[in-house]
Amino acid sequence: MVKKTESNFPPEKKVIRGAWTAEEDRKLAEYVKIHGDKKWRSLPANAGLNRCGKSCRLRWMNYLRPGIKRGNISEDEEDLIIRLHNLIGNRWSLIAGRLPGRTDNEIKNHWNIHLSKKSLTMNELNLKLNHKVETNVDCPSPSSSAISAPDMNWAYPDLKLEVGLDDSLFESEKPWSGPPGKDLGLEIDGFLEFSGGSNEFGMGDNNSYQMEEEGTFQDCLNEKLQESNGGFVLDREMMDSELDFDSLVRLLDHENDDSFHSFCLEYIT
DNA sequence: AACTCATCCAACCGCCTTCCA
DNA sequence: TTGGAAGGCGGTTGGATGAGT
Repeated sequence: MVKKTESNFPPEKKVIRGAWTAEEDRKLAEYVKIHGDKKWRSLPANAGLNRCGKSCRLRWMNYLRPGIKRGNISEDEEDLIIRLHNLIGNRWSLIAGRLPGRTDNEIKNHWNIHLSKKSLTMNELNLKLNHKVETNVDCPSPSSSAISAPDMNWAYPDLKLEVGLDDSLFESEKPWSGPPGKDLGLEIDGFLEFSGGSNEFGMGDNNSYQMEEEGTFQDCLNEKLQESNGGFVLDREMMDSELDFDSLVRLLDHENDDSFHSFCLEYIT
């Protein structure tokens, strides 16, 4: 059987590969400016380029498109990338969507080169925390720690820690289209604060949740789910349903728990 | 100066999803 | 409902560049 490849962007005759020249960039930018960034298949011929449509699209999306931010990725951006990656994994386009001006390719490269080495597992983080507690050092700053919620195993619940979620992560362009009544209106602050004997999980400006007994992050959320009787999952206006479900499952560390999957899906669908 | 090695990042590749006739 | 076209995504590659010897 002949494997079908590149059916969507078949190679035009005498296709050039490799680095783009300034002249090619100019032609592409000029063409897209007039005709828009669609119809990539026919674009090369129309624009006078000996490139495949796919290559043109990539060049435009990653380099020529207006608003592309070039230059070093800031610490804040890095922090956001790490936290998003811990939350949703290698979904670069989703991550890029939260970083204006950055492309998925750029973030992917940056992650592979710089951040993948920095990212810590929760166990590694706990080891560091344990050391810090023993030596009376201040709590870790959120920006310096990549925290993976599913791996939570709090060795020192009196430490104040940021879990790695905040409102800005979920500023989705997609409006929530789920059923009414399931629009639960909860903003996930993303802060799990352990201080003293009580655990507070910040649920947004109007919805702070206190838990008297000692417990874990997932205890807090589970209890909130129960007491709200269907009135709480995540902020539907902020997230698309796929991310919502993934996030919740990952947050609650129930990735292999079928009954919990069903439970979540009842809210989401 | 010449060579090797490591790093970076633009570009490529193949697969998957969505769209539409 | 179906199949091809188009668009999108994530993994990988390879050339350019800089540091080290």
